[in-house]
This record gives sequence, C-alpha cells and structure tokens, in this order.
Amino acid sequence: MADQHELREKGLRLTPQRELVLAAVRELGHATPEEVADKVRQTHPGINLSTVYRNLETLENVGLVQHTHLGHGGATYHAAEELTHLHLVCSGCGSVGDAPIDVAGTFVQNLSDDYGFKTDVSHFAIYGTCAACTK
Amino acid sequence: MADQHELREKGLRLTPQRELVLAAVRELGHATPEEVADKVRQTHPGINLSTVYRNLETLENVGLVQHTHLGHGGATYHAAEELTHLHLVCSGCGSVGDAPIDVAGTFVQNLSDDYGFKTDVSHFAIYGTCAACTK
DNA sequence: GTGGGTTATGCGAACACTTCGCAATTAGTC
DNA sequence: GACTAATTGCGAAGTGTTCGCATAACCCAC
Repeated sequence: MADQHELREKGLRLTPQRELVLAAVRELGHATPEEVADKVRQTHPGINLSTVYRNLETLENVGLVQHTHLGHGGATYHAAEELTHLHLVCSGCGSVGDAPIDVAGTFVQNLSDDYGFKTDVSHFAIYGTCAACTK
Repeated sequence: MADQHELREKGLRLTPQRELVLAAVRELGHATPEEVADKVRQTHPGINLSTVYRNLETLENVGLVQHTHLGHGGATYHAAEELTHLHLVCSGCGSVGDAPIDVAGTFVQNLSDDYGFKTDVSHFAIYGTCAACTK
C-alpha cells in the first residue's frame, strides 16, 4: 500500500532508498542507523551509510520516525506510530524492556502542572535495574 | 576538608590530577569531560584529556561521581552527593532544568510494582518542552 | 514522452568524542 | 631513600556522525 503517497504527501521525493529506510525502521522496531543500513542492504546492497543518516533525519523532520536515546551514545530509531511505549534499560544486563506510556501518567502530569514542562516520555530511556538483575 | 582521606579510603592513589578532577566535578555541578578538563587546567594546565576520562571512570567506579545522559551524545558528570534532582531537557531551547526527584515518585513506584524495575531516575534526562518554549 | 530544474545519492574526507598502548613519571610502602 | 605498582602524558586508533561535491534520479511542465 502506497508508501508513495505517504512520502509524497510530506513533500518528499520518493526514492527507493528512502522507502527502504522507512520500511526497515518499521520492520525493526528499534534500530540504530547501522542496523537500518544492514537491513536495507538486504534488498539494496549499495546503499551508503550517509544516505541512511540523511533519510532518518529527513523522515524525522516530517514526523514519520523518531529517535530515542537508549544509552551509551547511539540513537535508535522508531516508526512514529509505534511510539506508544517507553523503554526500560537495565544497567545490569543491558536489556531493553517496554512499558506502556500510561505508567508515567501522573509523572508527566506533575511536570506539566508544577513546571509547565511538556514531557516526551519516550525520547529518553528509563534507566535502572530489571527484575531479573535485581535478584 | 580531606579529599585525601576520601580518595585513599576508596583504595585510590592520591594524585593532584585526581583531586582536581573530583573538585572540578563538584564545583561545576554538571559538566562534560571537556568542561572538567578546562576547569582543571585553570590550576593544572598540563592535564591530559585522557587522564580526565580515566579519572572520571575511576571515580565513578568507587561511587564518588556519576554520569547522566543529557542528550545529543556526550555524558555529563555529577558529584554523587548532588544526585537529588532530575534533569528536564528542553527540545526547543536546549535548556536543562532541574526538578526534585519526588515528582517521579509514583512513576518509580509503578515501575517497581508492575515490572519489578528499579528506576534510577536521574541517569537519563527527561525530554520535552519547557514552559517558555511551549508558548 | 521528453526536458530541465532540483533534490537525493554515493563517496571520501572531516569531525567530535572516547579509548587504548606504551614509555616515563609519581605515589605509597618498607 | 629505594622499590613496586599505579597513574600520567602523549599520540594513535576507534567509533559514530556529518559534510562537500560531483553524479544520478525524481518529478513537474510541456
């Protein structure tokens, strides 16, 4: 189904690379630019890493993908429509768990009420120790 | 007051560089390794960046400092005793605000109850839009 | 369909940040 | 004061990301 429309409607040119980058992000769930590139290379071996970076940035500008910081440095990208959860990164085992965004409801509300700060909970990971590592 | 004891008690050798790195972190509140290096250079011009990195790591291992991810990439360091607030990073103006850790109380509790996840709220910044930029 | 302006791609170099190896120096111990 | 082990400085190497530029591709109008 027309990815084409989707991209064109945002005022973007439709290139195979761009489509593939978007498809890869959607398929991978969360992925680093490197992982996206690897994925894309399965069907389009010649793609350049710069192109992946540029397309991720472009797609982010039009709101189709978003990035999150999961730690250590590298950003990871999501399809925008999947940003309904937050990430629990474990300091012990490095695993990344998901939790529905609602658990942060009162937290977000507090920040809004007390500081006028509109929180984007999913942008940064939540750091801590997972159940398994707590034992 | 005796930084000396403090460091020695942790089993660390006491070097001027190490003392200065710790002092710089404490004085600066939050600081990137680069900023720490600049600070230290005011009294010890020759210090090498590698040394700063190594000392930050060492001091973190013994629990005297901790690092936080404020975004974009670079880590910032805090004295461990000042980690009583969380960081509100504004996507608009890039400012970093503070909020007491209590505002996240129920959030942390929820994660603990529902997922067994022990959250370290201050390790990652909280991302969003500050009051000024919301207008 | 074809032409032409504009944008995207590929490629390599440049960058920023962080880590590493190694030899020289220094702290702490006896 | 001398010895051993840890620490420093320095340069090089590693990542991960961005940039400049020429070529290629897209898309709009005709």
